[in-house]
Amino acid sequence: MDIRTLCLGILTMGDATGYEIKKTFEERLDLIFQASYGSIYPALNKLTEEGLVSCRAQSQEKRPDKKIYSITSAGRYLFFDEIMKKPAADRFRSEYLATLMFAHLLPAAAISELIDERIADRLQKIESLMSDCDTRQTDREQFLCNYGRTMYQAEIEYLQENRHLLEADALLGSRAAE
Amino acid sequence: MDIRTLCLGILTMGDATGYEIKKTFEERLDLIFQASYGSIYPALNKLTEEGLVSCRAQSQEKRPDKKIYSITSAGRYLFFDEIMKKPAADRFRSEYLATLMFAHLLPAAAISELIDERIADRLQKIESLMSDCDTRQTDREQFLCNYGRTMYQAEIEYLQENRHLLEADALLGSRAAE
DNA sequence: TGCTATTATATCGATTTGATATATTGTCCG
DNA sequence: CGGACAATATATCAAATCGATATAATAGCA
Repeated sequence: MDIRTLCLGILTMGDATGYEIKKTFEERLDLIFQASYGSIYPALNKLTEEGLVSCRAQSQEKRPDKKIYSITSAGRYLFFDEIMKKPAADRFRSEYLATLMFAHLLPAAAISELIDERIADRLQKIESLMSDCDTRQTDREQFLCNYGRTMYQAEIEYLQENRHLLEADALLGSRAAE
Repeated sequence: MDIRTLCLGILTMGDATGYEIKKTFEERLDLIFQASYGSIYPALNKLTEEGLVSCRAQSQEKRPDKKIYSITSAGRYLFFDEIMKKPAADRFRSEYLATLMFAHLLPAAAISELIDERIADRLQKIESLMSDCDTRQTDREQFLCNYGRTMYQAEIEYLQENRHLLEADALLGSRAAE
């Protein structure tokens, strides 16, 4: 499942412009799938060429034309086929954790600060998900929203209980440097 | 922090060939950062050009030459600068969860199967981390290893407790289709 | 009046993935 | 003994994707 396919999926929920599709990624899928204009617009062009979506232009008086995309029945069939396939493995990349793997090269204060900031960030994310969750209509969106909260909460607890492993390491390092 | 920088980081732990760097990514960083040959070899070439690593070729009798890379002092300084920077946000992409966001289009049996398989996969990952954890030398690697176990465990529990949200949705769908 | 946010399009270089190619050695299984 | 496969080692390439940037009008706020 690539971004092209997911654009198709978003269009099963109703017609939309490229801009609106981007907003949907940000507001409803940000936890699990990100997409930039640089991938969305080319995706929509390709889908149009292939007859999987259709596009009607709505001219606006003083703004650039809106291009409103609709999924075709061929598009619906293809999307259905795609979600029946076994999904590829998650891709996760964390500069934050990669940095911590070199904690022995960092001053002790920097490590503590990194962890404090991470916890604060996670708390803030949980809070913003809390308010979001209530406004979610479908059970699926509730499910995703609570999934995010659960994972962030687990991370916070892990950091609080295990930060000493990294911080002790750093103390040794700075003592050795004396 | 890009793959180029992380190659530099791996070389702070000792000289290595491109092949060995790839193995390090797989064996010690797979949970948080993946890299393919297609990014590692070009990264090493660029680092060499820039004088951040040096390269000596070790000719072998019947195999292709080994190119052994060492970090230079300029490289060490640069890497230190890099890890002192604020790390960029995590990037996470899950085709699995994206598929679940369209659970209403799937047959009920397919949803249950997806969830069962995910739980089995996570259990298996935990098990393989368990045996790995013991062989980890540094506290930092123990920290990462247990981080992975904790997150996978939290996911399993969440799925077990909340799968009904998606499965109930599907039942409604199939009843409506009757 | 000027600043920023929102709506809307789109492109482009740089990064990265995933597949593929090449070549030799070692190991396992029947 | 032969065949298949895994491991060691290099490298490239098309395709996907990111992140930044450009353009342009309106709305709202200070």
